[in-house]
Amino acid sequence: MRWSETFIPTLKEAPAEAEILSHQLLLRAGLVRKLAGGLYTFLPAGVRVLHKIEAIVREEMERAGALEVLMPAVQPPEIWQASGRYEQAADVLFKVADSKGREWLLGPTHEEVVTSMAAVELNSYRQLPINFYQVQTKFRDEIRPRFGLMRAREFIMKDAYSFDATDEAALISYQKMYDAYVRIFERCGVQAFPVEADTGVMGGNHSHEFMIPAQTGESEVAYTEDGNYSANVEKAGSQGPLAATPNQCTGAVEEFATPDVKTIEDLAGEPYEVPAEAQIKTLVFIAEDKPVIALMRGDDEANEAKLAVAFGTAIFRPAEAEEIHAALGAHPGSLGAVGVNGIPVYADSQLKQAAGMTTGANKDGFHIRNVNVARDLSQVQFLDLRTVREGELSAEGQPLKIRRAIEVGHVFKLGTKYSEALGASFLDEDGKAQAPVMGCYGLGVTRTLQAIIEYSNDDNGIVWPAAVSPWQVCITALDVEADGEVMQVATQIHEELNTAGIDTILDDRELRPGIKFKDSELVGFPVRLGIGARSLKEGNVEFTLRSEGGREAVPVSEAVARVKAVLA
RNA sequence: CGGAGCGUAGCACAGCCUGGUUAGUGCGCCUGUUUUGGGAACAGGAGGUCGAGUGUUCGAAUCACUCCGCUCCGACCA
Repeated sequence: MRWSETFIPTLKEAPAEAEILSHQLLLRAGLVRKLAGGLYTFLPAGVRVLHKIEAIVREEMERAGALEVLMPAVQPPEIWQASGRYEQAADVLFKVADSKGREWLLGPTHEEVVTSMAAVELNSYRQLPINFYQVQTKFRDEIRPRFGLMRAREFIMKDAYSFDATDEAALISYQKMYDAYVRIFERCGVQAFPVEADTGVMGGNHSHEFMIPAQTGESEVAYTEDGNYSANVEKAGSQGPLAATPNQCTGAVEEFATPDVKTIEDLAGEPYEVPAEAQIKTLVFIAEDKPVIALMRGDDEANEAKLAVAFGTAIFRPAEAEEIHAALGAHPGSLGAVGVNGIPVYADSQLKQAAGMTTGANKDGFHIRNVNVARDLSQVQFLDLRTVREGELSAEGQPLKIRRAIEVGHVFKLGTKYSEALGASFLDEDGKAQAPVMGCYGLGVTRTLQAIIEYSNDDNGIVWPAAVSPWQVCITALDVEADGEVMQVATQIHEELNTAGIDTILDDRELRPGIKFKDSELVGFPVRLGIGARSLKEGNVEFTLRSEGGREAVPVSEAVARVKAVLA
């Protein structure tokens, strides 16, 4: 390809719409353009990267035995009602009406579709295991699209769905996908590490997210430096907070006046001086229209993902002040669970042995002290509800660290939720009907594209890993006179590289060298061959690795071999 | 959905507070001349419903109201 014959509109300045570096570089390098918020056009160079990532994904899916299909983006709402997600996912579902007023959904994911197909097509254990995958455009009515392709309303995702006869077999399918993901990200030239992920309401231990470390990531990961533990903070656990919880107290519960106390900090300060770790924080939520209480140690943060598991539903929200007053008879600031009946109470496990605690009296302006959880609270379920903090010890005794990352993939053992809901079943060896055990495996292709940029760049622009670069080599011709020696050499090397199967772009534009160098660095080609009269006089071309800079004189006759060697 | 900011040429922005010639600057674009190894110089030129609508006014990019869009923070994130 000649640069003058393609379309790579580079920008010297970053458009104001782009906040994070990778988004700016996507625009500046001429890879994408925005149509509207969260909706992007991929320009020729961007499409080439996209296709290269997709090709790697397809190869690894096929290697793992998955079968490519292509399911409709437009889906009937009925299957979503059947799975229960029509309500659950309501705020991200794109709904459209056809000309007859019939409602359709633009699919954010395809569990319902693939399971509907399986319900008809999979009848016998002899057909299992089987894994269908697709590379498809997904739609999600994001509350707030942002960061370019990172959180878009329309994006490309690879999703795979495995069907197995038994739980054990499903774990094998899961492991195959897990291994495939490791290979995919490795081949994309990016460090993506698997972390244990929240499995939500369905429970179980088989879910991993693949994370690319980045300051701008929207996820937080807790890990230990020895590499033995890493988990999304939504899921992460520890041995507990560093400050111990009081557990010795025999005194009777005692009410005391606390005018003006509204927060944990108020009670920790003058004149009460109750340390936060000796307080019980009382949180009230409305879960599926009913109030529930969550108790945390005063200095702990509740973890929403863990709350969802405790409540058995992801549909909950913090209660409004009036709702709280109606349920407990007091306003936030004086809430407690002692003596509460008829409202489910979930407490963080840290509180199980707690004694001598202080908490609200459910009477505005009053608290109670000497609360002994085991003695004074009845009907409490103890669960891990807290968010871990940096420095706490992992189960193996290693200190936890926390860092931000971009989630680019998610593998998940689903169980039989969808197969049961949508009536998929097969006959086992004994002729008995069984629901296939499913797994689902998502990989954000467009998000990965941007995450690679976020991960691999420098002051001059993108630094593409060779496997996904729009072109692997850029020949920068410094004199584009059609029958001049420079273009003759450049054209010949261009042809030889293309013949050797190496994607090469020849920058034949009639521009000053500075612009062409800057552009090649901005777009980020891994290898550049500078060809100009100056070095040609010595019989050389200039060889530059994007990741290292500098320039190395290489004889014309060896240029192709040199490029081949470095890309091998 | 709550909070904040922004919307003027393809891009980045000034002008707005304090209303008044023909709306400006830089980059980019077109033509010409000179340049030619790290985002050239000079000369000429094209390009604007000043986000949209309504209102105030003799007069609105500028003031007011409504709407739309974009960005950020929060909430939310199958």
